[in-house]
Amino acid sequence: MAVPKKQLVKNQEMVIIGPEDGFPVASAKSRKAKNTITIRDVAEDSGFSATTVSIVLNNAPLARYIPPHTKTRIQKAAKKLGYHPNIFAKSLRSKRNHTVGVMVFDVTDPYCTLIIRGIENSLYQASYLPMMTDAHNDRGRFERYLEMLLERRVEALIVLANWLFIDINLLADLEKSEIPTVIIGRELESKSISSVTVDEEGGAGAALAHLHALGHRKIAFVRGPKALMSAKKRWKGIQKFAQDAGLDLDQKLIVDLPDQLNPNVGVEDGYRMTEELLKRKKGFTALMAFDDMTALGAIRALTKAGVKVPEQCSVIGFDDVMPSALFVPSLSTVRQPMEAMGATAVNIAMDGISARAENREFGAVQRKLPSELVLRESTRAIT
Amino acid sequence: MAVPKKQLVKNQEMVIIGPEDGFPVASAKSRKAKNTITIRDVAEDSGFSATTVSIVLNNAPLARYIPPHTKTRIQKAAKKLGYHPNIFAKSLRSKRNHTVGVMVFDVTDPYCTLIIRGIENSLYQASYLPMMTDAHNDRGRFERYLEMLLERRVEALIVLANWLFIDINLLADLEKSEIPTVIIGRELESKSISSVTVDEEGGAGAALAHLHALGHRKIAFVRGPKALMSAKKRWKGIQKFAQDAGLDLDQKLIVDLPDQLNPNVGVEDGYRMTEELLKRKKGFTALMAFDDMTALGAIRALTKAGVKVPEQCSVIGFDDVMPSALFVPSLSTVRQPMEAMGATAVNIAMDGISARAENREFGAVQRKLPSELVLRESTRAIT
DNA sequence: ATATTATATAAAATCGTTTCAATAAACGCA
DNA sequence: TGCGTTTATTGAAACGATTTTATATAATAT
Repeated sequence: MAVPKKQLVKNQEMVIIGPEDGFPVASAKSRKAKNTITIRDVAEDSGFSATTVSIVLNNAPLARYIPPHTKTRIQKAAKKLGYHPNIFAKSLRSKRNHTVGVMVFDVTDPYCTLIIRGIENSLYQASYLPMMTDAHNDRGRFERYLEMLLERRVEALIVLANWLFIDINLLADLEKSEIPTVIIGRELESKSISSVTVDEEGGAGAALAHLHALGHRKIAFVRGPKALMSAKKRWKGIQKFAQDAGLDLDQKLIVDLPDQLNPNVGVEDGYRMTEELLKRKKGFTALMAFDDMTALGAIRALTKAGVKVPEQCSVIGFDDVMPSALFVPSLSTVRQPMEAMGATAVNIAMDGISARAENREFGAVQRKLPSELVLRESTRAIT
Repeated sequence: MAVPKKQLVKNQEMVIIGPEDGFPVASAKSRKAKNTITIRDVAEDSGFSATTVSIVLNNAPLARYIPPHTKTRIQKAAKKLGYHPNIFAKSLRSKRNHTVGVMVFDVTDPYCTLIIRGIENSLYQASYLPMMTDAHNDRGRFERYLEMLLERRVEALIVLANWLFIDINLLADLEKSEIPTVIIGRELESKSISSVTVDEEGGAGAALAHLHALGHRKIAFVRGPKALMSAKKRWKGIQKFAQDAGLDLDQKLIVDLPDQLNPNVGVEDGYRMTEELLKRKKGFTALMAFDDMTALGAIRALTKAGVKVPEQCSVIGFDDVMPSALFVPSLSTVRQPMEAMGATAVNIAMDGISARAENREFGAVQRKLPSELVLRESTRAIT
C-alpha cells in the first residue's frame, strides 16, 4: 500500500557514463558463446547440482534440509551471474504463468479507465500481470483476441463489458473457455461465468429521488439505447421510484438514445436528443440523462437554448466518469465504484484460479456493488 | 490458426462418466486421466508422428514434401481433438512469445488513453499482445514492474513517459535490459533507447503565434513544472516566437506550476495559479496554459472572477486530451498525434525485434512527430 | 543397372525448469 | 554394533513443443 511519494528527483543531468568499474554486475557476460544463464550455470558455479539450486532458489519444501551455508553459496552465485529463471521453462512445468487476460470493449471510453486501474492494482498485489486487449467494439476483434489470450494460457479472464451489446454467441465463446471468467458491468445468468455489476436500478432510483427531493416534478429523461441492458435497469429504477413517490412520468418528456456502438458520440447524441426534447415545448425543470456523456451533451444543448444549468434546469448523469467533476457546472451523478469493481473482479478471478489449482469446484459468483450519489453543481433546488 | 467454432457444448451437467459412446467429440475427454491435448495425441489419432504433425501444423519448410492427403488428415485430427499448441513449450524453444511490455506512468492521465489505443492497435496488426503496467507515478512500482516484465521475457518495451520525472537511474535500468526499448514522450540522448516525441517547441510556438495573430499582446502564461522536460521545451518555443515577433513577455504575467507528481490535480493547480495571476492586477487578454488540464483550471478561475472566456480572455492549452473538445467553451489547443505516436513506437519496437531475431545491430532511433494546432471556441480575436 | 535426387516420415536431441526417486552420510538409540 | 531416521544432495524423468538427423521408398538421370 503505502508507497514512497517523496524523491522529487533532480533529474535531467544525464552524466556521460564513464569507466564504471568494479561491482559484481560485470561477470555475467563471460559464458561460453551463450548469453543466457541457465540454472546449470549457477549449479556449476556454485558447485552444486541443478536440483539443489532449484530447491534453494524457489525455497521449495525440501529447502528445509539444506544448510544455510549452501543456500548462501547458491544465492551468491545466482546473483553474481545475474541468473533469471526462464519463465517459459518454468511455466511449462507448472502450467502457470501469473497472467490474466483483460478484455475491454473500448479503452477510449472514460468509463473504463478507473476500472482498469482497479484491476491493475489488485493484480499487482497478487504479482499477476494483465494482458490487455481492446475490441474496439468489434465482435470479430473480440473473438480473435479471445483466441489469442487462450492460446497464451492466461489463468483467468476479466471482461470489461462496457457498452457493447454482448450477444449470446460471445457468451458461448467465453463459457467454452474453461478458465475462470469474470464479466464486469453485465449481469448474466450463466452458471460458469462470474459477474460484477453495480446496482444501477437503485442508483437511478436514488438520482431521481434526489431531483424529487429538490422539488422537481417536471422531469425529462434521456434514456439509454434500448438494446443496452444498463438502460433497462436504470429505467426500471426510475419507474419504481416514480411509482412509490407518486411521480408522473410524462411520455412527452422521454426520449431514447439511438442504438449504436460508439460511446464517444454520447455527447453528440445527448445534445441532439435534448434539442428534440426542447422542441417539444413541454417545460421541464430537471433532466436525467442516461450517463455522464449524455448529460454533458444535454447541458450544452440547454445552454445553447438559453436555459441556464442549474438555475433553470437541473441535470444529473450516471457513472461519474473522470471528466464529470471538471465540467462547468460540475456534474451531479451516480458514481459507480469503478476501482472497487475492478478489484472485486480480480478477487473473484483469483479465487477461481486457486480453486482450480487445488482441483476444487468453483461456482460462478454474481456480485452487485452499491452505487453512490454524488452531488455537485448541476443540480439545485427548484426556485 | 483456425479452431473449431462449433460444438456448442451443453456443459455443466457433469454426468458421472459412464459408457460415453457416440459422437467424435467425445474422445477428447477419454485421454488417460490427462485433460490437455498434446501434439502426441494428435499424432496418435492421425496415425503420424509428432514430427509430422508439427511440420504440418506450422507449415514449416518441410511441409512442402508432405502430401495434401496427410495434411488434411492431421488437420482434421487436430481440429477434432481441439488441439492448441502449448505456448510455453513453443516459447521455450523459439525464445519468442509475441508479447511486449507497455509501461505507463499513470493510466488515469487522459493523455495516455489514445496513445495506448495506438499501441494496442499496431500491436494487434502484428499479432502481438501487450502486457500493460501502470506505475502510479511511483518509482518503486516502476522498477518492480520492469523486473516482472523482463522476467517474462517480453520481446520489447514501450514506456509511456507521461509526466513522471524520469531520472537517470530509471534510464539505467532500462538500458540494462537488453531488449528493444522505446520511450514515448521523452526525448533522450541514449544510444540504446529509442524515443518518440512530439514537436513541443514548434507546437507551443504555433499556439502563441495563433494568439498573436488574433491580436493578443498582453498574454499570460501558466508554465509547466520546472522539472519537467516538456515544460522547458514548450517555453523555449514560446520564447523563440516572442523574439521573432518582437513580442514582449511580461514576467508579471508568468507563473509556474509546482513540481509535483499527480497529473489529476492539474486542474486545481491551473485554477490556483490563474487566481494568483489575477491577483497581480496586471491585465491580460489571453492565457496560454501548460496543458489542457491547466487550461481548464484557468478557465474556471477566470469565469469565477467574472472574466468571460473567450470574450474577455482567450485561453489555449496543449495536448488535446479527450475531454478538451467537450468543455464549454471547447478548448483550442495543440494536438499531439497520440495514436500515431503509439503506432510509431510499436513500429520501432518491431524493427528492433526483427533486427535482434536476425542478429543484426539495431541503433536506437529518435523520432519527432509534428503537432497540430486545433482551433475551437476558447480563443477569439481581440475586440 | 546403378547412382542420384526428391519425397515422406520418424527417432532422437534440445530448450531450461521442476520434481521424483535414489543415495549417502550423519545421527539417535536400543 | 546395527538399524531406522533425519539431513543433504543428486541423476534422471517429465513438461510439450521444434529441429536436426536419419531412414526408406520412389522417381529420375546416367
